[in-house]
Amino acid sequence: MTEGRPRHKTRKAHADPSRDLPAEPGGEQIYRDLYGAILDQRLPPGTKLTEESLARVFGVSRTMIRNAILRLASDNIVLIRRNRGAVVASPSIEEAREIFEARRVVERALTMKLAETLTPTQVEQLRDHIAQEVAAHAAGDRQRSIRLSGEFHLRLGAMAGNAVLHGFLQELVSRTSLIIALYERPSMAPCANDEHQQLLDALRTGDPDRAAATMIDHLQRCEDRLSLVPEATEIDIADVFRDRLRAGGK
Amino acid sequence: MTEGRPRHKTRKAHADPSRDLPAEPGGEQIYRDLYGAILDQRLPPGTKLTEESLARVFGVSRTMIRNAILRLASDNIVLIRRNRGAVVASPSIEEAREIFEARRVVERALTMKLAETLTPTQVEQLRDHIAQEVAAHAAGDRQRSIRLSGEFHLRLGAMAGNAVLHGFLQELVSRTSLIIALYERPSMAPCANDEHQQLLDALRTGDPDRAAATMIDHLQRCEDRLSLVPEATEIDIADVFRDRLRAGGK
DNA sequence: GAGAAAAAAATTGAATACAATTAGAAAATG
DNA sequence: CATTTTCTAATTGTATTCAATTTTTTTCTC
Repeated sequence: MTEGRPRHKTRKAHADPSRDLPAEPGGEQIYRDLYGAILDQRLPPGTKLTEESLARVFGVSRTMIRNAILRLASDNIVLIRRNRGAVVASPSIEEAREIFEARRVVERALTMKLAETLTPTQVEQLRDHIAQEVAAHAAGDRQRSIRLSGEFHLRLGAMAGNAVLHGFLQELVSRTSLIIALYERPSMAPCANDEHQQLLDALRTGDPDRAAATMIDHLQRCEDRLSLVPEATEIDIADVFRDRLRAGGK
Repeated sequence: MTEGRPRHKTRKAHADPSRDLPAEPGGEQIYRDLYGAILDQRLPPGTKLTEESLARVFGVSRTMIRNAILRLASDNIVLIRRNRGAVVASPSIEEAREIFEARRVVERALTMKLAETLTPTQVEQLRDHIAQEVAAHAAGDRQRSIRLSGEFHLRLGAMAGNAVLHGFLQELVSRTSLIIALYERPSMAPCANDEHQQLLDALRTGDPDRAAATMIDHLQRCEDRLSLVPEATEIDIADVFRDRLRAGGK
C-alpha cells in the first residue's frame, strides 16, 4: 500500500523550479508557461510567436510549440494567420464590449448560484484572497495585483459548482487581461479590491438578486474604468488627402 | 510499393461531394468533417478515433489528423487520454445537467437581446427554418431533424449580436448532441418544433422577459425529455454480494 | 484449460526532414 | 531617387521517421 516511492528522475532541469520531473508531458507545461506569460503581459498583445525561437527557449521541437500555440488559439488569446505565424491577440473595442457583456451574463449566473450555497469555509477562502489583493496593491505590485484580481473572479466561479460556466469564465478572464493591456487608462487600477469586498458581503447575505446586482455593478465599473473608445487620431493624414490621391495618382 | 494517388475515392465513399481539391488547408476540412460526423452521430460517443485509420481515410498524414483531434478536444467533444488515443466524448449525467444549465444562462441572455432587435427579415429567416424543421419531422428524417433543431438555436444566437456568447452556445449545442445520443428516451423527439414556433412568437412580441421565459421553459422541457437518471442496472451483482465479499476475504 | 508471463503488434508521442509560402534584401528600371 | 523586380533568407505547413507506451497475442506454467 505504500505508494510514495521517491523516484529521482534526473532529466533536463528547466529553469522552472516548480517542477523536478520532466514537467507534464504533452506540451502542457509549455502551454501553461505561454498562457501565464501572456496573462502577465510579458507577451503583450501583438507579439509575434515565432515557432523556432520558442522551440529553442523551451528546449523542445517545434512540434510541441505548435500544439501549444494551437491550444492558445482555441482559447482565443492567440491569433493564427495562415502561413504568417501566430501573434498574441489584440481584441478590438467591439470584442472587448462583447467580452464584458458575456462576463456579466456568465458571472451573474455564477454569483446567484454561489449566493445560495456559500459555506463559511468558502467565505474564509475569499476573505484570504482579498487580503492578498490588498497586500499586493499596498506593495505596489501591479502585475500581481491584476493577476489576483482575475483569480478572485475565477475562484468565485469555481465555487459555484458548474464546471462548464467556470470554463467559459476562464476564457473570458484571460481575454480581459488582454483588454486591460490594450485599453487601460493610465493611473487607474483595473479592478478595485474594495469592490471585491462588497461582492463578498453581498454574497454572504445569501440573497441571489442582491449578489447578482453587486456583481453586474462591479463588472460595469471595471469596463467603465477602461478607455473603450475608438481613437480618432493618426488616421487623419490619409483621410484628409483622399480626394487628392484619387485625382492625382493612379 | 507504388502507392500512387487514386483520385477516385474508392475507399470510404464520403457523402460530401463538396471538395475535390484539398479544399481549405490547415486541416480545417478534416476538422469540420469529423465535427459533423460526431454531431450527426455517425461517430457516436465512445468511438475510438485512431489516428492512422483517419489518416488513411482522409488521405493525409497523421500530423493533420492530430491537429484536428486536438481542436475537437478543446471543443470538449473529443477526449484525449494520454498514450491511449482519443475517443468521442461521453458526457456524464452531471456534465449534461451543467451543460443545460449553461445553456439556460447563455440563451436567456441571447434571447433577451434578440427580442429587442429582431427585424422582419430575421423573423422571416427563422420562420423558414422552422418550416424546414417541420418538413424534416414530417419526412421522418430524424438525423436531419435533430441537426436542424440545434441549428435553430444557433441561428437565433447568431442574430443576437454577441460573437462571444454565440461561440459558447456553439460548444454547448454540440455537446448537447452528444447528450442526446447518450440519454434520449426512446420514442421522443428531443426538441419539439412547435416549441420553436412559440419561441419565435414570444420574440416577436419584443418583450425580453417574456421571450426569456419562453426560452428557459423550452430548454427545461428539452432536458426533461431526456433520461438523466443514473441507471441502477448491471451493478447489482457486485452490490448484492458486497457484504459476502467483505466477510469472506478481500 | 485457466491464469501469468513474455513476446509481438499496434498505436501514440515527439523530433526531424523536406516542401511551400512569405518577408526582407539586393539589384534593376524608369 | 523612388519604384518595381528578382533573388535570398526566414518561417510556416506537412510528411516522415524514430522512440516510448499500450494493447494484443502467444507461450509457458501449474
